[in-house]
Amino acid sequence: MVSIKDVARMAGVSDKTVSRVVNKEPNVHADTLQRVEAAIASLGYVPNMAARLIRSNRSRTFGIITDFISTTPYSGDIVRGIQDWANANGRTVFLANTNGNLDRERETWRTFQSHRIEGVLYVTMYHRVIDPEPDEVEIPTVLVNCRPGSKKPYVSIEPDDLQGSRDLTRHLLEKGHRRIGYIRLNPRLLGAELRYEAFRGTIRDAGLSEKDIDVRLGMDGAIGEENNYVFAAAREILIQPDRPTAIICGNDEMALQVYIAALGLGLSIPNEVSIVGFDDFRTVSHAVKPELTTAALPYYDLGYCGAERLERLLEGEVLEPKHAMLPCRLVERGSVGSV
Amino acid sequence: MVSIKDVARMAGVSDKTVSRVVNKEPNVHADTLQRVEAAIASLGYVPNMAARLIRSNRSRTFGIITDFISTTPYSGDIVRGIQDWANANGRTVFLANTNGNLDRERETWRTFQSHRIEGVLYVTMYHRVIDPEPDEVEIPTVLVNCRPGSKKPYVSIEPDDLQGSRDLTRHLLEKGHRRIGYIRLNPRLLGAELRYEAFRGTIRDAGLSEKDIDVRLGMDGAIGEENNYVFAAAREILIQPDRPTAIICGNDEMALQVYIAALGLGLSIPNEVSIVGFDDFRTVSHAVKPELTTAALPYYDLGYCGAERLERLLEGEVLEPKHAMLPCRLVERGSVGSV
DNA sequence: ATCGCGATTGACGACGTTGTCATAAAAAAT
DNA sequence: ATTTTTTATGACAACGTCGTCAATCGCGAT
Repeated sequence: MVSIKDVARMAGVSDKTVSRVVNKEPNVHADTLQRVEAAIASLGYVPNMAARLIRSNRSRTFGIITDFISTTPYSGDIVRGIQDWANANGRTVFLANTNGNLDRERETWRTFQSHRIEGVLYVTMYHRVIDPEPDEVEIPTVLVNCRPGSKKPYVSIEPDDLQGSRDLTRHLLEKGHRRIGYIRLNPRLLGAELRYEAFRGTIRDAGLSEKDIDVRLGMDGAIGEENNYVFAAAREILIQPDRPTAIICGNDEMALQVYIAALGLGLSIPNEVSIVGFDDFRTVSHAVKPELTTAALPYYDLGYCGAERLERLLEGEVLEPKHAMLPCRLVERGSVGSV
Repeated sequence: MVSIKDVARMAGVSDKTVSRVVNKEPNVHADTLQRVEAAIASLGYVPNMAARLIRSNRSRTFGIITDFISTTPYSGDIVRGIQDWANANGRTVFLANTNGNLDRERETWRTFQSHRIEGVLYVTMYHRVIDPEPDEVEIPTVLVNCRPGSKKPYVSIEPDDLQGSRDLTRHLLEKGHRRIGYIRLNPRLLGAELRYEAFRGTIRDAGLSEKDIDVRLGMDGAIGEENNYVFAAAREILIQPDRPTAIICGNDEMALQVYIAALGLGLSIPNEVSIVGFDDFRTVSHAVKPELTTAALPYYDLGYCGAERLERLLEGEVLEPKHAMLPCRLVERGSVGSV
């Protein structure tokens, strides 16, 4: 591997002068500069980050720790967002996923430590409460798409499920819906709690009562091996004579099942029943006809802003608020009609 | 940051002895070993990879270059597969995505070079032909989910679209279907070509003629902003008096639209029409009722095996075949009936 | 007691880079 | 013309680790 010394020899200068050129320091004579640059190009010299790191103790590197990458289809966008920020700001990114294995997580922290990573983005693939286990390692950390439990006061960035659910509910109310069905997410998901809570609050504020809503549990059980009651629940809701005019689904995947159920019963969407989802999984929300009105999870922005927060943390800034929220934008498509 | 010298001082030995302990070299006295290990634990010492790298010139590091992470929902599983292999084999992974930007790609190659990454996994999010642009940088590379164009003879690993499509078609034929509809992927996708080709070949081998099949274009246009004709095409196919008894869809997202179209026409699946997809996007294939019979893209395995191939490449092995194929496993669910 | 041999340990340098300081050359000020 | 300042350059050390080689120690064999 060609080193700074090879370049120096070729350009007939000292290694330090080459270093100056590489780091764009001032006070290098134009002629020298040119000779050195020529040598660099001709030898294909690329500086050795490891050596640089040893001297400066600054790796310009972030690490990403994820749990499962694949439970939620588009959550990889978080990583893309982090990447893009990093790229735009001269940082490189290590990636490690733990598959939820605690030993592996601890090992990952040590590996990151050994690479002298400057900050960690701890990313979960669905919104939840988590306590990272860095063991004895101490690296500045931002939680993305999750919030810290009790153990340590981490900084975090999360989607605003409350606002998203509120907006969806209000949207239906504005369209005149007064009898509304609701199919709940697996209660083990943080989003289940938040979305349901916001739904109930918004319904109450609008003056509707318990009789006006029809709430069913769509899923339960351990993540990855849950029981799925959505299709059956949707049918039950829809075969009632005084069925709701709209159904709010815990997420888009559930909404899809409600579509299938409604169409199977010969109901027209949105004329006879309106449907909204949550998450904006585009393989679903764009593929169903009419396309699905939903609240988009801001995956990409979570990553991008999370990385930005981490940088600010490293600069010693005190982040306020400690737990930032990013809005879940309401995406109006064709699945909601007026009553 | 605590270094090997701090440990040495605390344990009352030389730095070299600590090094021996850290690297599990033999010939260290039991007492010494214990003292050193105690010091390591008490100081929380973690070896500095950068320093190690400088000495040994071996970074034990892979880099991943991806194009877009998010066009295809579960393709992130490729990265997960790579990760898992890396983790099991003592390697750490850098990640960079280029968003399809060529300048960024070239910059990424240099960045990787500067970190003295030992090998690159060049990953595309959908199956296609590509020419990586490493500029002058030379790092051993394996292409994952893509095949090299003309420029350089890269090693690759790809899904076997031909086999998957053949299996799906045969499956329908075995179930007695003799009139089959086919909705094509965007022709710009490599999978479109391969899957369609295998379909036609299999149909021909079975002795069916052109009149027995009904082929429509589902999508075209630039990736990410395509025109979508699937829903309309599905309706056209299904309203014919002598409509096909089964429809093969370019992928699961298209299959979903065919579901919606069929159900909207009051047709029962699979009694009146059978449907198969491709890819096994689980948000779709598990959510539709009946669940979707499809061919699963082996994303995770592509990553895992790709990493393995890269390792073998680094060890100097000559890989045969140069372009490995991984099968697209037929997943039988409920969307196909017998005729 | 002497020798031989393996086990155990440390001194030292090198890896590629950059910070510090010194020196030399050129430009500006006197 | 001399002094001061600025610009340009290099020598050297240091970062943390490990390879090399030499030194010391213990212990059984002679």
